[in-house]
Amino acid sequence: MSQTDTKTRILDAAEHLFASDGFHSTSLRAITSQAQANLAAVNYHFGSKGALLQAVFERRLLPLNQIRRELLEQALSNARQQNTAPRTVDLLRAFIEPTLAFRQSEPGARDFITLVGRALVEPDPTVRDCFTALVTPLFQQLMAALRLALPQIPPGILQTRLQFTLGAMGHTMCMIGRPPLQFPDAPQPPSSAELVELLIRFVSSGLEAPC
Amino acid sequence: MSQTDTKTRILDAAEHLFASDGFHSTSLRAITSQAQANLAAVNYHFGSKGALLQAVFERRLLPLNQIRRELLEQALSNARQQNTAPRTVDLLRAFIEPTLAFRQSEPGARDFITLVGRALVEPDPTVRDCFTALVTPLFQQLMAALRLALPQIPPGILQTRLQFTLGAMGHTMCMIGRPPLQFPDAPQPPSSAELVELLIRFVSSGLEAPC
DNA sequence: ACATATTTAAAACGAACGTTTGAATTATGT
DNA sequence: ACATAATTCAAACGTTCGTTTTAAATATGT
Repeated sequence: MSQTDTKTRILDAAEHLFASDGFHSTSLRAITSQAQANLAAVNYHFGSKGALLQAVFERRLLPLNQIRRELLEQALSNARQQNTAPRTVDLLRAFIEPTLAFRQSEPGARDFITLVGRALVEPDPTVRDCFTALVTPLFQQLMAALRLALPQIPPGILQTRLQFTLGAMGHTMCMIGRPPLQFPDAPQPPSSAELVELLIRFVSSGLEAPC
Repeated sequence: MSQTDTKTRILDAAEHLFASDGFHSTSLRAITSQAQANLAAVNYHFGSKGALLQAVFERRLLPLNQIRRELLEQALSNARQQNTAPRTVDLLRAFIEPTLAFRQSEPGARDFITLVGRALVEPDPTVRDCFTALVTPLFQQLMAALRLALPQIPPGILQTRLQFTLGAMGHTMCMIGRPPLQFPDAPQPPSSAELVELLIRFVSSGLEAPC
């Protein structure tokens, strides 16, 4: 076995190329070439291109969602202990902040975040479904927690606002690390940590707004 | 010439299929088949697949952005007349509301909105660039107007918050009219008009939040 | 009406794709 | 060491893609 085995090298290359070029525009030949592996290695190790994408998602998302789930439950138990409703910003932070920490943890993680942001609006069900299946349970947990934090907001409206939140998050995750297209005259792009704080401030204000 | 000429039928079919399946996953054969035209008609009338996409964007976006620009300038001139700063919600409404009116004006418009929402995070520069070129000027105009409405927000932060706004808008435009994936137990999906009001409320709260 | 330009049509082009095959190679277990 | 399993490799498969070509059909202008 080499320093990093073929399977991992393929996952890394696929993660990078799927993120920068998209799923359909990335060929298995480009992936195996960058991974210094044989073309057939993808079908040997993963079965198909779609199964490779699923593996790319699962490798990162299973541990990441586990952390988010723990932080979410911790915020809920803290509130329960103090006999208060959980705070919106704490719930959002549990959901958003691990993404940043993960992003800075390893080089390939940057690409993965882009990939996730794009999966939300992916037209192909093959791509979108294998992603939503991984995040829907956690997302519903967040929704349930937010209903405790914001009991004055009707559930239907809260749900819609959570979709807005998801959109802002996803778009941010996609655009982070790319040249700012809309405003070439950016005064100074915020750091990742600042960006997370700005995002939490933005969406918590939107979620908490009186009806 | 038939009731609707070939060029228009191709534009309609391309709009629908690009929106539902994505640019790369839609073949010219699928488009010309649905348009009841010959395969070569696309290259004859438009030159290439990419040029067809550009035509799809321009047909809708040029008139739509014209309306948005007029409403934006109208809100600004109203404020000037009253010697007050423009209101954030008015500026946002000028930008968001025409999208809804347009969406309800003709059947194919629904598809187009989905297409626009997706173009924001499109990995392929061919697709994204020909879209951003059409909206960037208007977007910078909105940014300039918002700086008048929110002078207390530092420009850099306002810019970042406007990116969040764009994300929430784009995601909403993508998801509108699709089965709500995240929450199968939706109490009652909001109408398009309600959705616009909820979106404006959400993003204006986020934009106006104290730093 | 006829000459001209425009549009449609069928067929084929070369390229790139995901996948499969079968042999060669390498690692594993006894 | 040897038999066996796991992995790598080059090559080819069949399909689909965007585009081009060439001829037929249709509309246009005088």
